[in-house]
Amino acid sequence: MHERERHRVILSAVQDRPVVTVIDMCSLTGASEATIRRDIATLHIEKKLRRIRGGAEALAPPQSVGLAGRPFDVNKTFQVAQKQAIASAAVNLCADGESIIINGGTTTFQMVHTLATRRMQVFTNSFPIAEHLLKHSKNTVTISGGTLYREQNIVLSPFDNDVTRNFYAHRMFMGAHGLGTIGLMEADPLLVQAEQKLIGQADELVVLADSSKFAKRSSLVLCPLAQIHTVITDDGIPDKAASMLEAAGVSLHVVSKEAAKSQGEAS
Amino acid sequence: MHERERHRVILSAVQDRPVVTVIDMCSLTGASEATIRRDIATLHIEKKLRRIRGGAEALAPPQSVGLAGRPFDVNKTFQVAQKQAIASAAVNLCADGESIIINGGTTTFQMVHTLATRRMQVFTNSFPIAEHLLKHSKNTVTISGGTLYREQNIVLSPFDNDVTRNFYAHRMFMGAHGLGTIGLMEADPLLVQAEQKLIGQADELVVLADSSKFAKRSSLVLCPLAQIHTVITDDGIPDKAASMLEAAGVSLHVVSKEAAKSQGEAS
DNA sequence: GCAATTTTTGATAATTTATGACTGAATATG
DNA sequence: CATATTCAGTCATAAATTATCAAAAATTGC
Repeated sequence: MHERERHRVILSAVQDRPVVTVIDMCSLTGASEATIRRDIATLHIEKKLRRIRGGAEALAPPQSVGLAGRPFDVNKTFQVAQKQAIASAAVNLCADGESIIINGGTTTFQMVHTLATRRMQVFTNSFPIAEHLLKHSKNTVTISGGTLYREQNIVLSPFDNDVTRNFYAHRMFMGAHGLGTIGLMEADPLLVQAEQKLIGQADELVVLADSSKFAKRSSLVLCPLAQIHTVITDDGIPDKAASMLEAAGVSLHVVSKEAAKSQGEAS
Repeated sequence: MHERERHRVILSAVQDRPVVTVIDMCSLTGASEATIRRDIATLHIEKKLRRIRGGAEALAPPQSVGLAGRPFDVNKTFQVAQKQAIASAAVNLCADGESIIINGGTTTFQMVHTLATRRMQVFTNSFPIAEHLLKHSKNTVTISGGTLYREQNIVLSPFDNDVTRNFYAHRMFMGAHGLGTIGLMEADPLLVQAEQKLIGQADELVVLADSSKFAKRSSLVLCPLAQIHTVITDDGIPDKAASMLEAAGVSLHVVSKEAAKSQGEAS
């Protein structure tokens, strides 16, 4: 077996399980211990894995103990102020007792803070949102069934889900990767799948999009503007984006940090 | 068991409850006290946990802020040693890559620690189990859809759930409130509902029941003994209970703390 | 095509490291 | 104050790693 082949086998084994011993890799590749050690040393220098006594382990997972997925977290710290203001405004559209659907995402996650003092019926496909509301609020929380995707932090099932089908809400809230004349755009195919299962289960579709989203494009179009009832954004929205939305019959809410604050107090 | 594996198990156990004793971790990992102490010292320096006399505790204990179900927590500290030994034995029935169903409960929850170093397909209706496995393991986690019940800490839906229907596993693990000649008994109607949705979705039904369960009765009978493939219990099981199970054709696994230790080594 | 050279590989011995048992000291518990 | 845990150190053993060298394979120059 050639060096590259071994490296591929080793990396795949490391991704596949918490720790892989040198002996494991020997029987896996048929090479001697010395060779495997040299391979591990090389791959360690190339930052493809971490060399540990007895074998090797994958690079990322053992970090972030107690935290939700990393890609989620790095995004969480980006433009938090706007996102919180927008999320607060979104929650303030609702009254206690109403039922809502919250699609997973970094912007919609910010809604949990304002929701903490509410008593609503919340349906979500986001594990972190469900977790937070369960622990820090008295809302009724319903989660969709399926497999938990660590990176996207959502629950997704290849099968039809009667829990989802039978939950009908006043409003559905979702974020977006981009928002343009074509409609609502998403970057991750997995998120598209998750969102399409939920759209249509609510009277109103409310999109939470900070102003940077109007500059972004992506290849996956989720739905046309006509299907959107309300867009909540911050005061950085370009004029032409605003007129585009109004032309499409979308109700536009613009929040500044001050506006968000007063709305929060009003609740 | 390798150092990193132990560390994973230890961290997983520490996240689970406020304090974990050295002895607990010994039986969980199969390592000696000296080794566990060294591990704790290492993890303490790495700021992964706090070293305390008798064991270790989590670093930033988000102590029951809004608490994820009080009855669950108080029960969690009751007879932990037996439950852990039983849960460990349960996980050791399985091999990596297999798919299993774990019904929510305090005994089955203990399986998460041994599962920390595994890579399996896990389906559960328990939010805490899903949460723990998602954060502290590389297992594929699938959760059933529905409303989250704070007291029982399970997910339950009044509707049929195709995610559940389409998940078929090698084994299903569940706890019990009581175990008698009539069969498997449960105290909470909600749990009965949850369990009945899962039974029949696996080749083998494995019941985890510490020996105190043989003395308990309750009004709700979940299934007859004949449906049970295996019972795992501790060495406090009365002789007549053992013969009752054998007469019903149930495979009986009895674990003592020492047995649990050797099983930990075997993995 | 062939020999010289470099690279890779596997085996071995020497070194380092991890582990578990043991002892006495320190600390908690009644 | 007595007793029982728990802890820190020491040591022997087992395991893993490194260093070294020779054989095998690949590469190069002619």
